[in-house]
Formats: sequence, C-alpha cells, structure tokens
Amino acid sequence: MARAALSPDAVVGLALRIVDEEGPDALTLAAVAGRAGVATPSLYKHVRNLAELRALVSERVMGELTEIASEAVLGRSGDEALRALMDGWRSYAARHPHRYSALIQAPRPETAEAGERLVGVILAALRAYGLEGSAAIHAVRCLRAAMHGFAVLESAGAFQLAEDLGESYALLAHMVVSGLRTPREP
Amino acid sequence: MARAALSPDAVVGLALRIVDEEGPDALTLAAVAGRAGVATPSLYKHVRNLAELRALVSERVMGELTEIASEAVLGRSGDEALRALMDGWRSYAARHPHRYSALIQAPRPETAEAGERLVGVILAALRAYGLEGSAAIHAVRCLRAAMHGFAVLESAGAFQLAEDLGESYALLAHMVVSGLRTPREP
DNA sequence: TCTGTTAGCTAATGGCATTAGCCTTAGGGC
DNA sequence: GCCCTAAGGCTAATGCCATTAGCTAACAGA
Repeated sequence: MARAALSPDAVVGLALRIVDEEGPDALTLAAVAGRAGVATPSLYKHVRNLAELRALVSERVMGELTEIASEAVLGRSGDEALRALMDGWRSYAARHPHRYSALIQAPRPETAEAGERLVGVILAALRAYGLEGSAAIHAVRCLRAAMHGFAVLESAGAFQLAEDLGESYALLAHMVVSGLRTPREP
Repeated sequence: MARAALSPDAVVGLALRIVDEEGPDALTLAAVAGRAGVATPSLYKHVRNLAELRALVSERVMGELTEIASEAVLGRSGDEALRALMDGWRSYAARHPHRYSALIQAPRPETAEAGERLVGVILAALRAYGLEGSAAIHAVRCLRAAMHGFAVLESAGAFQLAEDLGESYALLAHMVVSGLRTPREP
C-alpha cells in the first residue's frame, strides 16, 4: 500500500457528504476529488467510474435504511412492528432527503444483496399477519410502494399544503394495516 | 415568423421521443438538436435551457396523466372510480416507463398548474367517500404516494420476483379502499 | 538496501451546455 | 412588387466534466 488516507469507503463517505449538502446532482468525481484534496483522475484508483460510485452510495444508503428498519422491527410484532417500520423509514428519509433520493431502485449487482436484506426485514415486519408464499410477496411490494412513494414525494417537496404530514402518513399506515386485516374479494 | 418547422412544442415532442426510446438520461440538447436537424445552440431560440426543457417535458407528461386519470374517473364513482383511476395510472406508467420517470415531482412554476389539475382529478375520484377538508387532503396524499410508489418501483424494475404484478397492485388498491372505509383510531 | 506495487500526478481527448455575435430570410406594411 | 425588421438559424469560443494513458515517487516486504 502507499501513503493514502483515501480508500473506496472513504470516497463513498465524501460522496455521501456531497449528496447530503448539495444534492444528488452535485455528486461529481470532480467534487469528490476537491473534498479529498486530490486530482480527479486519482479517484479511479479507488472506484471504477462515476456510475459505480453512485451504485456504492446507493448501497450504503440501502444499508443504513436496512439497519433503521431492523431496529424498528426488533422486539415488536403485528401492527406495532409495521407502524414502527413505516415511521423509521419516513423519518430516515426526512432526516436525509438528498441521501434518500440518491437511492437507486433499479437492481444492480452492487445493490442486489443490500436490497434482498432490506426486503427480508420488511418481510419480518409482516410476519405476524400470517401471510404465506405469494401473499407475503404481494404485501411486501405494497408496503414498499407506500413507504417509498410517500418518502419520494415528501423529499421532493411535492406535498405543498399545510395539512400535517404526520397525519397523512398515519392514514397511509392505517390503509396498509386495514388492507392486511380486511379480507378481500366479495 | 421565419421558416421553421421548429417551435417550443415541437422541441418538447422530440425530447419526449428521445426519453421514450433512450431513457431520461439520454435527453440532452445535443440529442434533440440532432433529431431536429439543427445545430445545438439553435434550440436556445425555443427553450431557455436544458432545465426548462426538462420541466416542459414533465409538464407534458403530467398533462397526459391528468387526461388518463380524468377519463378513468369520468362516469364512475366510489370504489369503481378509485380502482379505474389506479389502473389507468399504472397502465400509463407501464406503457411509457421512461416517460413516467421523467416526471418531475418537485414543484416548479412550469408544472404547478398541471400538478394542481392532477390533484383535482384525484380529489374527484375520492368524492364519493364523503371526505371533508383536511381528511380529503390526507387521502389524496396517500393515494398519490401509493400509485406513484408502485409506478416508480415497477418502472425501475425493482419488483424482481415472478409473482403477478397485477395481483400486487390489486392488493394495494384494496388497502386504499379498506383504509378509507374502515374507521380509524381504536 | 533493493524492488515491486500502487496511489498519486499531469496531459490529453471528447462530450456536453451555454453565451456571443453574425447572417439570412420570411413576412407585414407601404 | 419592395423594404425593413425581427426571428430563427449558424459558427466560434468557453468552461465543466468524465475518462484514458502514461509517468513518478513512496511505501512494504525481502
């Protein structure tokens, strides 16, 4: 090894700070190099290219979200677990809106494993509802859609009116819960 | 006027074709100019800059979505209207996935009016539920979050497993409906 | 101490957005 | 039918960015 304080992880860390402070569009290799006190091409010793850096950032964010979600679900079950998961998710997105929008949803090799762990946690949150096989998959998809949709819209500032967002989110949670409890198909 | 077949609307039209065929990232002024058979700087006679072009594209997409939504709601009410709205939304996103992801959520002056009309249609779809004031706002937000979240994840290919997506979406619709029907607060 | 690896550098290339300033032509008023 | 203005097009130039190639020097292990 040589002298460096730099490493792939350190580069991702700097990238995250840029994303947080200036938004996902400000994430350029030039900007990262600037913060690292290094010439731009030097970064290629740590990261294949900008696309990979983005994927690594996304993976990191997904990991953080997984951790948050795990803690929320841990030691709870049923509606309580589900509400804790949803609240944790939203508050993460609200705390780091730029970071949240840097989350890449498209499945890339880099994020595949992180994505699966996250889905696993969501699945765990739903365990008490006694869903089997496909039913569990459908429920996970709906929960992801609801949480992600709300988080994206809230981060983007798409909810303009003055009404309390927490209350809107509580209604969303209520929809999920009652949808899981109420039998379908008349 | 001069000779041109070009106009702001025509530029947006070309931009939409690029988005559809090559994805939102391929939308560059150079690419539009190429299709228009014109030098890049000439586009500035029709559009202020790339950011504005993106906003105009977004506005157009939002308009199309509003139209789809209106037709779905027209002549229906209650659960039927709500399900038709949701189905129309999803099928639009599925038919034009790139176009859908070019939808900008952040409120910009260019898209403000289009956004309000869209919210108006969603509100109309919920009319039969007898929601008043704030309750209606919360419901609209949840519906937007659910539809948008699902559409984004589906367009991005985030739902990997083989389970039928239509069934997942039906569950989501069921959640919304039963959440609106079931009283809250224990 | 010597040597190989490797993080860093500079230089160069090419794509893109954007601005400035020029040229041409279409079209309306006469 | 003619002129004159404005609109739409062009080329040239600038600057930012990503990426590649090839050089250099420092550190690790022998």
